Amino acid sequence: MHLAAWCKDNFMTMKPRDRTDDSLIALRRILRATELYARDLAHAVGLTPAQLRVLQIVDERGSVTPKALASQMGVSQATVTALVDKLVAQRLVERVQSESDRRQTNVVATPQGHGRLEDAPDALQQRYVRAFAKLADWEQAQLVSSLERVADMMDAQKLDAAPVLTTGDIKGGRKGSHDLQEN
Amino acid sequence: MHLAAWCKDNFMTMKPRDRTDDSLIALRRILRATELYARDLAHAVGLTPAQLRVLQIVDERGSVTPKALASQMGVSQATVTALVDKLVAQRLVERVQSESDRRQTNVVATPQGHGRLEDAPDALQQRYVRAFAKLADWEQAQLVSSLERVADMMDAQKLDAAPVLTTGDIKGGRKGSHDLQEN
DNA sequence: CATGTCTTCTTTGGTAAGCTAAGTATTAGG
DNA sequence: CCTAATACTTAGCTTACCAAAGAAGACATG
Repeated sequence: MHLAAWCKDNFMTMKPRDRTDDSLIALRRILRATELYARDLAHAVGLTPAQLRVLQIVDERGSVTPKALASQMGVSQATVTALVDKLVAQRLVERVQSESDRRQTNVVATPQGHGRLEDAPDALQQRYVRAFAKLADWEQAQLVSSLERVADMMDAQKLDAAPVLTTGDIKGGRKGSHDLQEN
Repeated sequence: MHLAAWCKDNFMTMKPRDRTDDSLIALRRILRATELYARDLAHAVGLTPAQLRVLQIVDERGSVTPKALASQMGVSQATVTALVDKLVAQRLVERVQSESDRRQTNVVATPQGHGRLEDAPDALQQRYVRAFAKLADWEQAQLVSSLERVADMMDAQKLDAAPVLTTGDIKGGRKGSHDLQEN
């Protein structure tokens, strides 16, 4: 491409395509970093990533039903049962029957479960938080607003996208296993 | 919390702690949306998320060794072997021996593999892209810069974080399985 | 009270992803 | 030629996940 053309594209018309790519690349880097960290972190705590997520949610909310866990995590109840089993085996959480509705089970963290999280609070966050704290006030504000905007764009998508994507039925016979998570 | 106190915290002192939390929440929402989409998308293409990632990388780079795939994806070579096997079984990629070094295998996409990607280009991106394109010019610029900043904060972290996290050795005898990915 | 229907959770049986450890070739260096 | 390193695969195991089928409480309605 000629230099003149390049200048025109970048300074005059400024195609948004380029920016879109940039944003996607940055997003992928974030995703990737988070994913890799989640593995290391969970390993450091002596749990698997999925188990850790359960423990975090349970600890944060005090008491959760498997149903709620499943919908918050976007997995099936059967999966939650399996994960909770593992945590129960390690005495990190307990199941207690609900008294109002005895079909329900409440999952609660034991003192040990709580302690486990204290020992190694989310390392990725710890480190990210440190960098974030160093930023100037206006930068933090801008970052938050940008991130929320991106999150909104994706969440909003989900609503009208789900039905569309679910037409993936055509090659595999699945029926929207994510329908649950509209709280 | 009393209303007065709330006002004080939010309008007067404006603790950065709140902002950090907000940014983390937004980040989690992004992560979550992406994860759920990856599943739906892969399913729509008739592949699993991991298989799709392999196919995408192979298609994008034309020809990749399992070693490179493993390091780019952050998984072990054995895992790559298994994933490539699946794709080979579906005739979406092929293995070809390298001529310069016959220990190496190059993975390349078949026309069908390439076609499969054309059929369903990244749906999450498609949708996100559409929303992104609707934004005003300055908003796009700000978003990109914010995302890149976050990505930088996380990537930079990785370098000095890895050794720290690897002390998770204390409970399980692992030796940095991610050491590979510094290209 | 009985009966049928929901809901909530667990069980079962199966697939995929991921790891480590132990091969098999192939190249590179004495 | 022999040894060491590299690149990949195989084998065996664990975890995550799902769908389908069960079990048991909740609830409405006859």
